[in-house]
Amino acid sequence: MAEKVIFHIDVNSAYLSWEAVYALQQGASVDLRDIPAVIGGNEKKRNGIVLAKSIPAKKYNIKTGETLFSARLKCPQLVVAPPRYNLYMQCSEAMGNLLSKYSPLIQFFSIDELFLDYTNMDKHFGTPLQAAEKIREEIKNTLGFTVNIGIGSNKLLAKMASEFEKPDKVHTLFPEEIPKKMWPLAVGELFMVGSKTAEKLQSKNIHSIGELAQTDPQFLYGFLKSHGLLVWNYANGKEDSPVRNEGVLMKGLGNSTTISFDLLDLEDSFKVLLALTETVCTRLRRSELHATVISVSLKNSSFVSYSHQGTLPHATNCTKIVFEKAKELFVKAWKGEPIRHMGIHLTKLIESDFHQLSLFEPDPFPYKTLDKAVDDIRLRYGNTSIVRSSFLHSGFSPQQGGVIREDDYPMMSSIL
DNA sequence: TCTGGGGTCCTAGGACCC
DNA sequence: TCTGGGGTCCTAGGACCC
Repeated sequence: MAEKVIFHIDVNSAYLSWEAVYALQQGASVDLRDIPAVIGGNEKKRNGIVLAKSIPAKKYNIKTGETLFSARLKCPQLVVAPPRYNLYMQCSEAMGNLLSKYSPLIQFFSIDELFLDYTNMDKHFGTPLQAAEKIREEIKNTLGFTVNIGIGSNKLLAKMASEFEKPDKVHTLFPEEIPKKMWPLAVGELFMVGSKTAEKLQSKNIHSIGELAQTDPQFLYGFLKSHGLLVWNYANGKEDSPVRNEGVLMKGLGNSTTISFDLLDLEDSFKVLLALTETVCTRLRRSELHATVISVSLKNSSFVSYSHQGTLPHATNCTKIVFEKAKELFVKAWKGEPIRHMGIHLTKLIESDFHQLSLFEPDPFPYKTLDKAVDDIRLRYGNTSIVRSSFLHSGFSPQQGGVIREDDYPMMSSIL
């Protein structure tokens, strides 16, 4: 069997680039990519963090994930723009559309990253390197943002290659190039080696990806279990999952939020819990799924997290049923201490078609009709058009977590 | 570093069954 | 009541990714 050729395409500073392109199209005079700028949450709120940064911002040692407060200390003239997820989804989709003519096999890995299978496509667009250069240029010229493209014989090598020098670059990482291009890198640079694993490896005197590759996998298994075998395979460039363009079935979904002040009592906690339940159940219904397991997670003011989960007798997507269970779980989990962060997650999902009504359960039909009516009204008139009365004058948002519905952003009209 | 929000997968321990 | 072993499911927590 011929060797596969996989591309990994990664948008450079995605949110910031997309924001910059949109601003320029709207007549802005400065390009956010040319000045110290970041995309981040609300700077006034305690939970605002840096989601994306420009290269000039990087020169001030500003890091993704740090607080806006701390970023501002490093660079007082920093420009902070709020995120606009709808815009980013449109940009991502435009890129997917452009790429679909290069290969029928495309798999989104996140909003700003995707894999493309270029195996046996040489006769259409040239060698892999030629095709990648062509794609890089076309995205830049028609969509206005730059990408890095990594080329390899599997998804892992392609992904590692796209991380090399940035921005606006094409790199290869074929098996014969591994010792020279990948092995000298610090072990923490390897995909799936995060801070905890890197720390454990370093404590065993394994510092580079090459050293990891040369280590006895059984030794790794001893202290990292199956994850040790995974990263050993990756360090040796071994990975063989296919590029799949069919969406995999969702395993679970959840919403969580950091509250701008600590929750102290049951009444306020239940309001936030209800708001999160509304959001997550709306998403569940939109996906035409039912959930069996509900999990409520809490984080106290010392950043200690804990959770409780429970199983429903029957899968549901009904806000009221989920909320009743969530309240029960919250009461079980809560240690009576101030709460900074709350989340609700739904798992063990089944498709709505398989849902069976039980003769012995309360008829969910009235709730179903109510949920559907509320969904429809909110879809048509906006999220705030219909609100539970307990939220009126409460100081709490009736929906929490998730992406707030926004207007469409008219841009790149020739593509969209 | 006063530390978001969306996911996936794995593991350990306990319950429960044969 | 104590002993054993294997299998599965559930739960809580932790690691990783973007």
